[in-house]
Amino acid sequence: MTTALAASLPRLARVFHALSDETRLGILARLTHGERCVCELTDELDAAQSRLSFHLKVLKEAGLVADRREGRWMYYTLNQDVLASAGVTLGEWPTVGRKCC
Amino acid sequence: MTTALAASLPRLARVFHALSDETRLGILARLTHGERCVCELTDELDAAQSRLSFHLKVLKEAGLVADRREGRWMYYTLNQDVLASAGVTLGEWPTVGRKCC
DNA sequence: TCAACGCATCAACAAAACTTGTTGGCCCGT
DNA sequence: ACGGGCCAACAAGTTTTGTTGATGCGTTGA
Repeated sequence: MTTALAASLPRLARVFHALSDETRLGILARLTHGERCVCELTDELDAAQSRLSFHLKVLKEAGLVADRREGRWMYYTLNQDVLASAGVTLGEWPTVGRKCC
Repeated sequence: MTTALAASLPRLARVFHALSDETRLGILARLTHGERCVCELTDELDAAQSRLSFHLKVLKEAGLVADRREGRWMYYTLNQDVLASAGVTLGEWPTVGRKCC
């Protein structure tokens, strides 16, 4: 194995690990349809806020999402570049209605 | 989220989990160049046999590899279909020399 | 200024994953 | 039949992950 690949393995493993949880995949599925704030995700995914906060942190540290503050809301968006660089193409995930905020 | 996606989430999560470990990525990197027996992998990856056996089991249960017995050797091969169905394309991993068997 | 909201973070616990050493089954050569 | 090589599976111990409830900080609106 070349050093180039060896060097990229930790990053690859981190990205795949971020994708290895159903809750996080659910989050990403929502984000494929655009920006979401945490309160929307807690509502749509019916999950506790601290739980989502934890998973969003994992996704952020893997580079899969970016966040943006607006007033008291934190908005999260998908980072397709990192997904693509890991060779991952998120499938055709259908549109999901937004219920909140 | 549609039921179709919801139903595929566990399988997707399993595949990504199988990809979330450096040792397993190392194994897959070897297998992109063709069939390998466990003894070759232990040699190339400098890992204990029981450790590889464990990781190969994870990969197998996720459907990412298939095994074939030949005499006392077990040969493992990559299953690109499952990778593709998860939207994953393994990058251009350079050829690695074989040292063993 | 104060109460309510949105969110991150922490502590504590439970559960799952990984490593290492060991055991035993299968297969081969003698 | 017997010894040895290849491998899966098990057990025990450690580390990592995920969940839940509590706490705290910054923001907003009254």
